[in-house]
Amino acid sequence: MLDIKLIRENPDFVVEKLKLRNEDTSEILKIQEIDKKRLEYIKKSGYLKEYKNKMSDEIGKIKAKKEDAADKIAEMKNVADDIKLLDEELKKLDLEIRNLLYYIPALPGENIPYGKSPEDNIEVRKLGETKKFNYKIRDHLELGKINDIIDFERGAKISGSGFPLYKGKGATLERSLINFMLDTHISRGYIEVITPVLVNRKSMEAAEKVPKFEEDMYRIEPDDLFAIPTAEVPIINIHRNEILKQDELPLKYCGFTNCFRREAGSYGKDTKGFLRVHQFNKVELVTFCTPETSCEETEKMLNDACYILDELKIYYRVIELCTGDLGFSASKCYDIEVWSYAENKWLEASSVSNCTDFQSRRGLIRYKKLLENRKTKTELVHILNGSGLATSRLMVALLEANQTGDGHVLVPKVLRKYTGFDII
RNA sequence: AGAGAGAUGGCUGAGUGGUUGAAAGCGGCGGUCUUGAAAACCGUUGAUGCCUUUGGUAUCCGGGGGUUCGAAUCCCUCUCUCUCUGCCA
Repeated sequence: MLDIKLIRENPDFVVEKLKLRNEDTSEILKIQEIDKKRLEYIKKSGYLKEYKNKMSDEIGKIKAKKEDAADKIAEMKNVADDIKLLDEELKKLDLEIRNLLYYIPALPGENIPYGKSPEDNIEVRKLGETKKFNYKIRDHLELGKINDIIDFERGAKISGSGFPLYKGKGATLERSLINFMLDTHISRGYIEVITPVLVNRKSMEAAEKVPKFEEDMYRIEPDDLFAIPTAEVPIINIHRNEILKQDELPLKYCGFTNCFRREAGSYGKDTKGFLRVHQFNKVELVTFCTPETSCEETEKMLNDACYILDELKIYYRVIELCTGDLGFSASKCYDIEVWSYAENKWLEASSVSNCTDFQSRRGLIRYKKLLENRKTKTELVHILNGSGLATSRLMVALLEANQTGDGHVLVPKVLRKYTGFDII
């Protein structure tokens, strides 16, 4: 969530930034009005409470002397009622503001390319090699079928469409990819975690997935738990409501989880095979760092994700999202897209976002900042998340790019010690 | 799932109605001593909001509600943790 103080003190700046995202900014005005009222109530209630505290103290002293304080107690009864009414109003205003604030996205960072749609995103890098095939290539569905390594039909029988079943060498390849990615990230300074994949509402709120995106989430009704759409959610919440030490930052985690997305509203789009699924596997990267370092940490994380594709020898590109295409919580975002030879298009395999303090404010994740005069200040950390990477679309690119003329698939060299076989 | 116990600051842990925002210890930070370090000693050390900001004030003792002039302390409720029993990978 945004800082109410920023809206209070610098509303024009906020509106200007939100306009870059093509956001409706009328809510900001509403928030300002309610906030003004709220501050008045806070003051009034504060004064009354100060009086109450003083008088209660006096009553205590009078009673200690065994004297009569009936008239004072009678007066304070009324004051207590007034305070109660004020605080009830205050609570209502607070809730009103929060309910508006929860739907306002993060402000785009500085120097983010302006744009209205994905067409305005900017290609930053293109790496790897394109391949030339002198035979007719098969798409990942066909390759999955003829090698009996991915079975979408039976997955659908078990759960519904979009729940893939990996079999035989397909399952081994998937597991190998995950292990390879984890090992690589661990060796580059990330702490591995295995997290819960069902999380409570508070965790979803801190990650800014709820209430705005509640419809996109699988939810376990009787317990009010959510199936995570990404490991970003549980990993961020490792430190919810905590104050970290400055010298333990940057704190970097990596973790593999299954991810679950209802993909409500996207039916009929990219429905083929792995292109859009309800359950997929992903190794996630999360960094907690100081505001001063979040920009350079974003670049580092991007490199960490790219490194995986370099090693796998996959052809990919990096694009920087324009202001209009930024995700709800992100101030800056890079997407990594892998090339699909069969679909003849780029597929998003990773997204590396700097969410600055947008999530840490909601989840109260802070650190003790050391100041020059030996004092300390508690400040919100910046949180970055990135996929490193999701396997489903990577699998599309990998199978297609490494296919042989007779429908087999060569295993990338770096994976062979994990798979134990060279070819599928 | 049943029975019981508990939740207090970075940590351990005192505190059962009125200078307790909270003893004590540990840890952290600063200093004295020392060639340096350790030890010892001294000092210091929570968060958040609001305001007329070298300060004042309010709120916060798991969450929410209640009783009271006044609640960490009493009552209700929820959540979580631990112990025992049951069940189970």
